[in-house]
Amino acid sequence: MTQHWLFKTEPDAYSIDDLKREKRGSWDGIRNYQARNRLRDDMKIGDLVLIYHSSCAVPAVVGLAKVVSAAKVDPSQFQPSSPFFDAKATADKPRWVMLDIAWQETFAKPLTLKVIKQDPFFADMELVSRGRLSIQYVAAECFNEILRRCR
DNA sequence: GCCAACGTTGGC
DNA sequence: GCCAACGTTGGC
Repeated sequence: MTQHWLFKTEPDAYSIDDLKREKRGSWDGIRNYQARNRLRDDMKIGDLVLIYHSSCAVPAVVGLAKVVSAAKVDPSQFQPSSPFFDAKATADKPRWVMLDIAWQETFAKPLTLKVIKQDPFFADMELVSRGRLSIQYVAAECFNEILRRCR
């Protein structure tokens, strides 16, 4: 069964426009265990992913992507020059994973966090209740309603 | 830039 | 294994 997700990204670092230009990209740099476990254990090829811009002027859901690979070792954990370097990760025991997503769509009408927070329909979203988690589940009904409003 | 929320670390 | 200290996230 296809599941629905929301990935946060800071547009200054990597935006929906960057993903569109590259067509697909590896979602690396996740350094939170719960987010990692979801990437590794719960996500399946074909799952749909809302892309959300955080830490910017207008935080909002801005586009749609699709999971196109299984989880795999995130090489940035081994690179001392990377901001995502983890000295405790080894080739034998890697800690962090990434997966690939492909751009699907950039929304005509991004749905802002402000609107999401104001609407009781979205009250149970992790975006509202667990703001800091970077890989979030999205219930099918919320996902469909977001798509409907953004297009 | 502030600060609340919350995840991680490490001493005990 | 508890919990205080500390670091990070991210909205405002």
